[in-house]
Amino acid sequence: MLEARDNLDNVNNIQDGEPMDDARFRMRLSEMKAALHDKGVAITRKRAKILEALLASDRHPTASEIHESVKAFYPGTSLATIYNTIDILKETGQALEIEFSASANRYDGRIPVSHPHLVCVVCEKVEDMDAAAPHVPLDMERISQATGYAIVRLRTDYYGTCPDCRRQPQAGAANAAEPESEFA
Amino acid sequence: MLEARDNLDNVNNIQDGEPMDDARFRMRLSEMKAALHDKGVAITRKRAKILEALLASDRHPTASEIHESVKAFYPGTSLATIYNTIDILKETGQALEIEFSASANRYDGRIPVSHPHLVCVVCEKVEDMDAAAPHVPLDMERISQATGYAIVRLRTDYYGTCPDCRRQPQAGAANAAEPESEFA
DNA sequence: CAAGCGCATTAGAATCATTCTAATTCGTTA
DNA sequence: TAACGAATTAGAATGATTCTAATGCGCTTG
Repeated sequence: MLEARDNLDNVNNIQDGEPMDDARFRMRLSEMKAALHDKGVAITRKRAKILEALLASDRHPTASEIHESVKAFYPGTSLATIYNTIDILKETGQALEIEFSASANRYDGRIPVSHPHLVCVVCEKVEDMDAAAPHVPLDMERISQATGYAIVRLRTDYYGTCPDCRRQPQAGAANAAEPESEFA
Repeated sequence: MLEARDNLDNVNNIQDGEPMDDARFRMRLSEMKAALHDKGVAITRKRAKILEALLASDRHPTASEIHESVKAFYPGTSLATIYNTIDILKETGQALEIEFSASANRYDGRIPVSHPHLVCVVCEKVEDMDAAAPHVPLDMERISQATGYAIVRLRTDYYGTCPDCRRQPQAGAANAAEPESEFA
């Protein structure tokens, strides 16, 4: 578990364009709904779509991207509703907010606990780096003891140019505009 | 170098309120000025004050905090000048931007290369976690190879409540308002 | 000293994600 | 059907950052 270097070959960032497999998608969706339900939060049709949009996207969508997806089904939907629902998801620990000041925040509903991300500085997509990756965050307990902080969250992002963008140096942020795939 | 757990006792976050020692301050200041000069950037009096404010603060100041400091000496200074100078520092690799979407970005001129930070979720201060800390980021070369990304930067933040804020549960973000100390 | 050049600086407008507000709608239950 | 609370809405407000176009300042050259 600490042999970081030797684990390196296991790095397995979730491949671009690879949708969540169907069984996992459904399972995670139920899980999220159950968590909300347990908190007494109603699962409205719009909220259900928001959850689906969050899970379906493999880009770690922004609020605005989720909004676009949901509007395809419910045209009248307001951005405020997206933010409201995201807030609830954050509060219940069902979604992880990945903050960016230069551009919009992105959200991870697939793996809602801290884990390393790969951030493309060109197209701005965010990929998960597999949990088995070599990042080796030391456990928070020990960091807490050593620093005096009550650590609650760890953020680790690797910034770089993704393989797609390296291939097309000209295209610039072309990939960024790629419309989000619809739900499973 | 990989014995993360065993190194843990070395964790040594720079103490709150501990100003940079004078020799290091001067050295780093010259270094920054030299770097700018080499790029053909004029070191005006205002710019010099901005560098000093950046180095003197032990809180990783925001643009606005730097602005306040500089205004004490040059009242007419515009925020735009602060941002302009920060941009130059970022471009020349002399300052590290620590992005926050919920609040203002903070800047690190003391250690301008990627290193772990401790972020207090109450008072929002940001401390450095010593380079010898147990974070053990694997080297970027290997991550690049494993992921296909051309990694250029690593961000690691530990979020939690700092010792001061743990002691004063009531005070809330009182510490956040603490006026920035003036220069050395 | 005067003229002119170019970077530095400025105030204020513009942008953009996010949050807030107050009003409206919806779903359910009495 | 009436009424209640939660969900949703449009649009305003906020706040950090960026942009723009005008002005100022320091320096060099004649």
